[in-house]
Amino acid sequence: MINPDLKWLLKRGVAETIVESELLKLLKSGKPLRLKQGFDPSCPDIHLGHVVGLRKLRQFQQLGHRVILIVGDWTAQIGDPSGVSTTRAMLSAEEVQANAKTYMEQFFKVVDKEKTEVRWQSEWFSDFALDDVIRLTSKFTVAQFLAREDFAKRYSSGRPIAITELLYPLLQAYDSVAIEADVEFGGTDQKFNCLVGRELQQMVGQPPQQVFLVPLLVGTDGNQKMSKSLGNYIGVDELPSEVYGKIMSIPDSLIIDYLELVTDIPDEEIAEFKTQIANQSVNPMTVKKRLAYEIVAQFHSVQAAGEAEEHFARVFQKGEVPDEAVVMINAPTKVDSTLSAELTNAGLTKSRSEARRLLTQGAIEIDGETVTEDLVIALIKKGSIIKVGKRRFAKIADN
RNA sequence: GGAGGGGUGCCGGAGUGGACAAUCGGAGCAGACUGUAAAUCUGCCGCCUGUAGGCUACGUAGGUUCGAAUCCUACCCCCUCCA
Repeated sequence: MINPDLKWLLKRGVAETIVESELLKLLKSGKPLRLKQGFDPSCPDIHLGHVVGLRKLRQFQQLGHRVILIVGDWTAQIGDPSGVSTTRAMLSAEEVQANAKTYMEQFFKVVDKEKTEVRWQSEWFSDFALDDVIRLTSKFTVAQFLAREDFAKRYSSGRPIAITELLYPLLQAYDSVAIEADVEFGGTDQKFNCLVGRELQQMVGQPPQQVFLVPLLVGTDGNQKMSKSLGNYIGVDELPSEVYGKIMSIPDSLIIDYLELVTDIPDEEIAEFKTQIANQSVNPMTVKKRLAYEIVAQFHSVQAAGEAEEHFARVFQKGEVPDEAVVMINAPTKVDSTLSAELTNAGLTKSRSEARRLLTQGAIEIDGETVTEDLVIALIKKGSIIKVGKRRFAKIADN
């Protein structure tokens, strides 16, 4: 008999577990497990894509297991070969420290700090000598690595693979040995790295870790995995109204995935949303609003979620002017200063050229009236609201 | 060590002496339509001034020329193959 909670834990929002039967055995043994989660301090911000795995960690913690968070201060120097990576600049010790701090603040928004142990790779790698490196690398063959899909693709298409990139999985694998991980967590793109960990542990006589892979969340563009560099992400640290708005702008096709992967809404309810959307008995937007609300509530508060919802309805659905997030335009320094100049000064447009372009495109309104001429700012009534595009607002100061 | 290929705007990728601020695609922005969804259509998409013009830009530094992203020289960087 499988505990229903356990069954749910291994199913909802999970891409693959290796080896499932063994993981189940471990979970039922009653032993508190050591759950490994690595993090690369070169990109400190946590977005919704990361949250998918972090939520799983928390669920395991609720069953009494312990998270070991590894700060990848060594692997950060290499850059994970998963995905297209250009050579990263080496980070200074201070940068790593700062990034780790930011990361952890966000990390513990989801994961239980009390049941987490933070370990730095440098604890074990700073003492590594060349013979340790040789011993480590001699356990694996090039063929093993070329079997990996992304390496194989790059190799056959003649694209370069840096030797350090081959080292990356080995270092990550060694982390598992160092902390004696029972389970390693990651996105599906981490499969290879995690499996190397299994092998290495076996080679040194440790029981192999189980691998727990979560799906990669598709970003706000609806195509590619969520990532900061692609600009299609929603950060956990963003303002409630931003998070809410970004969720509202995701393609409908993503709604169900997001519900499953980043909210606690029960399976049955999600299934219902799914049929309702399919047979068009509900406007997908309604479901999306629920999703946005849940997510904001999760990272901020129920109150913030309510406010974000209200703000959204007011500004974007009714087209009213938001009372906050309005940039003030104060008295211009020059008498003949123009609208385009002041908008650029205020940071609402990147350049005067852009401002002029927007003017000719009819994207700028003053108090609801479309303006197409680059007016002299002094001629605009004090207190006027200037709207630039869909979501940028400025107000001429009253005095 | 040898042979070859290449460095162009946010990305991909044309262009190989003037008509190139640089075809085209993607991304992005804006307008229409909407549900800040998708799809679609339209426009924009270096900066400054204005709508003529000026400045900066095609790896870096020089040179040839009335004129170069395009030719020459040197240098830097990247890739592939052979050893």
